[in-house]
Amino acid sequence: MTRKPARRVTLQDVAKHAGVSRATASLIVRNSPKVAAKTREKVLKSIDELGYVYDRVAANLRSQKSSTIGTIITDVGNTFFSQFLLGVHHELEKYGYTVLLGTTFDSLKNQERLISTMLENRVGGILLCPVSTSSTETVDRLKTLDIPVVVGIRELNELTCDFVGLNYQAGAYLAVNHLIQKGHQQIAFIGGISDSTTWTERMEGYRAAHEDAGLSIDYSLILDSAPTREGGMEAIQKLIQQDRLPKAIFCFSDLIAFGVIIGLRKMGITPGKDIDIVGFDNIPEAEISYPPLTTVSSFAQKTGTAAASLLHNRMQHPEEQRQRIIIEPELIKRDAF
Amino acid sequence: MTRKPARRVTLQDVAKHAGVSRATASLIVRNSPKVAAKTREKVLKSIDELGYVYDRVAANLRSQKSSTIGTIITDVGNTFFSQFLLGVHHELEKYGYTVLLGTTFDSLKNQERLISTMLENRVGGILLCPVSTSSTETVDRLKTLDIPVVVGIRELNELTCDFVGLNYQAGAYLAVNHLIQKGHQQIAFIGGISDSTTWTERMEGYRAAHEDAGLSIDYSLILDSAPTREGGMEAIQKLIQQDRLPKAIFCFSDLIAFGVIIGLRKMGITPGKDIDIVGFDNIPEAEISYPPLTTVSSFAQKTGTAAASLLHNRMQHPEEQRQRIIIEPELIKRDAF
DNA sequence: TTGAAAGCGATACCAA
DNA sequence: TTGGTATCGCTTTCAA
Repeated sequence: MTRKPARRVTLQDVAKHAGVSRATASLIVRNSPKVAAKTREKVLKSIDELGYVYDRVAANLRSQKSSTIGTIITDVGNTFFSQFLLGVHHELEKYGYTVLLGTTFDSLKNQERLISTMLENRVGGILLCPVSTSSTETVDRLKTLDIPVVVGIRELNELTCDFVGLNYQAGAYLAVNHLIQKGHQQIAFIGGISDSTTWTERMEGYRAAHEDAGLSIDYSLILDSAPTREGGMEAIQKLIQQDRLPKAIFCFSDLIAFGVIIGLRKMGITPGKDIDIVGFDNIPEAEISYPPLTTVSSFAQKTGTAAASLLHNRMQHPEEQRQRIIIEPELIKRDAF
Repeated sequence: MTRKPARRVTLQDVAKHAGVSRATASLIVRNSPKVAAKTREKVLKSIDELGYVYDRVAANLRSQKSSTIGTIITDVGNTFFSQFLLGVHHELEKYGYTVLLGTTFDSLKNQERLISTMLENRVGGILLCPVSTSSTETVDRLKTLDIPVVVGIRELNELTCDFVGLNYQAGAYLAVNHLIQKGHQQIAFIGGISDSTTWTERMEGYRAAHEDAGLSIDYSLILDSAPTREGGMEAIQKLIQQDRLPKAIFCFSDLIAFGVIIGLRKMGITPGKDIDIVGFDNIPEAEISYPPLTTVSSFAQKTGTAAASLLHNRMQHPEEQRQRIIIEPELIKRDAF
């Protein structure tokens, strides 16, 4: 896991080559104004000639600073998270941070390991999208850490730190209400891990939409699953086998919706014609899928940008009051071609 | 861009607390076997009580090693690259490396800056997916670097280092030949940056397929573009405006294909019915798009895994002969629903 | 098996 | 403005 490169050209070498002291050379690489133009030029020339590469690691060690940010997400292969990451990158780049990336694949063990890795690597801050099974231990650990942390997407109970997330309840309400307005009275809720807050909040929106419309909920139409396409496919097949398939389905995420679409098709049912489906997230695929997927936009990229910006802000002002940014979702209606 | 955290608990503190020397404590955190079980236990207890966090950065500085890998890709928002990154992550994780991520957005300036950043951060190796305009300067710079580099996806002329890529020519041949077999004689080639090797190689496959079928090429049907959905959309609209739209289109990438599909639809043309389209990459979206996209699989994730594995190998054996891994593509036929 | 001292490559601080 | 010296937190080397 490690490797020994050849000897680096050090600032010492540069200083010697230019005939100045190490301290002076250091000032120059840091763009300090208090150094004579002539000296600077001399040193810059030496840097160039020797092919000197600044050692940020050594500098950070000495100055007790950090220019890297640990970003922990669930899965780069999931478009929602890659869009989120895109936003994070765009924002952090502005401030000159470098991103150390970790992916948990929704495993608590991986999450704990990654947090350790980030700390061992002296990151200046952590952007954490917690796994669905995050325990209070994770929370306690983060609490005792003296490092800025911003939690994204999934909130951790009892953890009072900055948070950026989505109003899942409002999103679910929009989606389910849309189906109700289309005349549906029986609406399934498919997918997602039911003991995560991202699920319970959607459930609350699902419930509220039913209540406001004076409809009762058929709990046999609510099936959770792994938050993947495969999970969605399996869940819908179970529903079909039990012969309880309704005419409308609200899916936990677009990914789940695609699984549902594939599952339906496998069973000879035509999604979009026989059945109305609404997703959640508005990942780019939703725009070109068939049938075109009506969904709730969770603005993944924007969420990433907000989270990164919040982290940066927290790093500058550790004492400011914690913030909680909730992005409001939007219903994206897509009609059949 | 930096921040000063509170004082860290050091190995020194641990040693003092446990009543041993720093050196002994160091041996223990590195799992050295040559330390008495009793001493180890004592120290581990102190570590726990003090909440000690290993400082990998300081350790790497001292031992002249590195446990991070710089990964430079074009765009996380592009599914091809996020799949590639997924493969890279899966593989590097096995060996305990941490990934420092950089995205160029296909800008040479960003690429140069990111390479510098990676070097300044003492990465143990670099995985570079070069931008399309990579100059010989980039090549020269990499050559003089005494650090393992694996180039991915797009090969750099004159650079003799490990490379992992795809047989674009064979892929393009598969795609174009498929269209020819379906009876088309006029096939457009849309999208991509025409002075990149990834384009010229596809062009070569396009040409070869025509030649083998005894067809001549209509060069007015070849339009390059930015390698994005927007690029594809603009290119196809140009073709339509010039009234030169053929019945078959080979697209540089799936992303381009989706742009083309959207562009066609905007102009009132129904892709899949009026026109045959073939993409390139087989990104996950292709499976659920409408019309279902026939495409050439470039096995993005597998390519990432291979690249990461090659880099690891190179770091272990710097003197081994360079390798060139070319993944063979596959035609994925998808029929209309 | 353990400990003392030097050093990785930079910055901080103070004196000149 | 420049230079000398201590130091960041760890590993290495050598002696005990």
